[in-house]
Amino acid sequence: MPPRVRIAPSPTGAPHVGTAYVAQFNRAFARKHGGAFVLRIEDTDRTRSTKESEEAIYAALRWLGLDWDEGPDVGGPHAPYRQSERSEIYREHTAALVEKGAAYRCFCTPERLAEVRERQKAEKSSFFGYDGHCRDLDASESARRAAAGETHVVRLRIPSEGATRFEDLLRKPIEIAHKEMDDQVLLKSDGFPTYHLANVVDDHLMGITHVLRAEEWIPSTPKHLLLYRAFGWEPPVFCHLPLLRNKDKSKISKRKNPVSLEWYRDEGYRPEALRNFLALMGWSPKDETEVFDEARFVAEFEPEDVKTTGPVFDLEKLDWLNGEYIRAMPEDDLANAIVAHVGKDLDREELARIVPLVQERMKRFADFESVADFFYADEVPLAKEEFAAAKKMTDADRVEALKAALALVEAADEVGVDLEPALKEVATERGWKIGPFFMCLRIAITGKRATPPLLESMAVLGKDRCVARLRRAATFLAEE
RNA sequence: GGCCCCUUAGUCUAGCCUGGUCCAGGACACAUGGUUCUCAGCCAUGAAGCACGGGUUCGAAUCCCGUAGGGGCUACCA
Repeated sequence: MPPRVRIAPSPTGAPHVGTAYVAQFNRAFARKHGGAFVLRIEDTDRTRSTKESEEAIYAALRWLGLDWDEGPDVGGPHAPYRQSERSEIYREHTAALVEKGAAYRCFCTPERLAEVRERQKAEKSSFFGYDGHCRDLDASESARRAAAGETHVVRLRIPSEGATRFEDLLRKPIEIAHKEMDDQVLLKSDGFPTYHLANVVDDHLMGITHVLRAEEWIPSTPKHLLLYRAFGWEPPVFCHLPLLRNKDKSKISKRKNPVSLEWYRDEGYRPEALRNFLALMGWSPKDETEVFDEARFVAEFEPEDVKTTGPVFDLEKLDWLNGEYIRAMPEDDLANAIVAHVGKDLDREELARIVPLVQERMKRFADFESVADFFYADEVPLAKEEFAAAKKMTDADRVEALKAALALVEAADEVGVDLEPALKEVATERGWKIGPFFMCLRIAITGKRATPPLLESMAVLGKDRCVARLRRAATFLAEE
């Protein structure tokens, strides 16, 4: 039977890198085995869920290339895939549980719950959680109060004795004693289900065979198992993936890391690079290749090969990987990507000449701005201190150097690498080192010390702009 | 506090299941050198690790126990 897997993001904020991380593993597993990858929107938190966030999740995952086979926007045999549209299903299932006695109504007020929590804290109790106040309410009285419209939630009745044990694809069997669990709320007072209920009901109804989700869910998995049992359903296989971490090893968060997929898109990361990087978090191909494509990932990935240690999200390595991908791009593709990133149309002919000069100098598309800015500037910023980088030359030398170069450029039909021998000759004649001499010109032409090769850059700029910049710099340096 | 998960260099990892071929391999970052008009790229070289303590064994990164450290959960959030 081909596997059916899913991701179940909550539309409560910017599309999260952790969602993409888990999505990619799920999707690869489904693709490899000819199964289905389902996207389900868990919008049962009515106060935090937004339509915008939901749309942003679709857009971000599609940008990354993580498309799904079934979902709210594409439909599928188990629609609807948006939990807010499945309320009736959850209500019916909850009623069945109450009927069986596996769940019960709880009429406790939020205030009472808060008090209980306070008391447990004050008593330094080893148990924190619901105290079971409504657990043994008479069934007919419970039904009467509910019928009278009294506000209540429905809680799962956890057995008081014993423990629930489960197998995780990646770990030794995990067992949690029932006395450590409290009676989890299944249906909130607003009639919407909690994650636990909706998740179990939907996974079952949607035929999910394998649950690959983040390890933060381990502690509540026994509750989910108890639910499967109460319904009389066969539970799926569980595989708890490691949590992405900040540098300090805490769970990845937006305070300590860029976490929104939109940031990565806007910064100019290639989707392939980000996915490659994410795949490397906890997993690696057998031969330890670092750079690989989706086909290879899908062909080799098995969930049981994922490492359980939470990997620290290292932007520096992502930058390196993205640079690798950028360098591997055909120049036309890179030009298109740059135009898309800049958001306005650039002179294509000129851009085609700039691309080879900047390609190996960019780690993100956003770098284009800082690497290629001088090609687009009307005037380049000049500062006396910058010219100090033309070492072992006096200001008078520098002015002279600029003038000499100016004369050569003016005399030439075209500026470009052809000028190199003549320029070197000038430098040698005057007793200037080649390095400092070129540095002096570089700063005049680009305003910076670190740039693409000078003569190639000048060729792109053309004679007129080079003349203007050299002349301006000479004047600038000459005046005190 | 309680419960649960995790532990190979600064970071990502291979090796661990089936102990010896590992005086632990690869990658990022870092350092040095080379190429060179700067930067980048590329090439070469280098520094850096099996958390700790016991045990089992002829032999342990690999098996067992303990300790320490980190993390997660502990909501009518997911």
